[in-house]
Amino acid sequence: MNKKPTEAELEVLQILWKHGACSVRFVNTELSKNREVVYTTTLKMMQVMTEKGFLKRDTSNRTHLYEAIVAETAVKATLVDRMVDTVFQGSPLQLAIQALGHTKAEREDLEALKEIIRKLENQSKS
Amino acid sequence: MNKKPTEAELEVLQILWKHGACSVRFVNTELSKNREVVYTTTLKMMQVMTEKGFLKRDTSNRTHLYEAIVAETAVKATLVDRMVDTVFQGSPLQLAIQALGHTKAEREDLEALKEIIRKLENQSKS
DNA sequence: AATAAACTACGATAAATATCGTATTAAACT
DNA sequence: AGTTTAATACGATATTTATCGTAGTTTATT
Repeated sequence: MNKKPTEAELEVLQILWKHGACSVRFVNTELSKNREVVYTTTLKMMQVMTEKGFLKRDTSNRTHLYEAIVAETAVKATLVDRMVDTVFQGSPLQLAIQALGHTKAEREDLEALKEIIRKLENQSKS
Repeated sequence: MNKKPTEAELEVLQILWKHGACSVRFVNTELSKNREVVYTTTLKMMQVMTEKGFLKRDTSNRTHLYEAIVAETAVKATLVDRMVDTVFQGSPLQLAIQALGHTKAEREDLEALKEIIRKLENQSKS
């Protein structure tokens, strides 16, 4: 993926990742649960996001349907990589440690994390 | 801390955190190692950052010295919290897992991480 | 048919950020 | 003393992002 989405664009992407293809109306309603947004603002943003290559749209019906064409995992990886570079001098572990600093954990997540650590330790032994 | 620094401002902060009080010239030279920046651009940015309350400056000498007055730990925590909220639905562990997905680890970092996990597991037992 | 409702298109503007050029002043050098 | 060097001040502009209003068009309602 080329460019990273802005924070507002990310909000739109999250909705599309969660619900699949959506109308502008639907996305706008979802956004409005958090903050006040005028319909045409959402519309314009989604049009711009389509130009940028984040979304595709189906114009076969009067109500256009938009869908994310950037993968959730890819976008998140890009954002995290960027933060690792700009904030943590290239150390993902420093970011992980920071993130886990003040948190309460859930069991499944902890297991996943331990599995990752096991793999990392095997790498560093080689 | 009130506002989060922009990415360009973060670059300046990193330099000041690392080196303590610096002249504009020094910061500009450091920045120029990565990308092309005109001196007055750096100057202006540091002046703006001072207005925003990120930096303080000592004008007692001709060459002003700027120093960060926001703590590195606080800024990084803010940025990470924000990413956790906007990208990982409030789950720091998901961010940690994402960050560690494709990385090579260093021994000390891994030990620190395991220590954190030990603490988290004790929490979740209670 | 006339009116209202819901949609897209698109330009205008605001707001925040980033960049740079010019003017001015102080220091250092010859 | 005169000239070059190096610094700050500050306005102007570009760029990106976000927001909104108006116009036009299609569909639904009465």
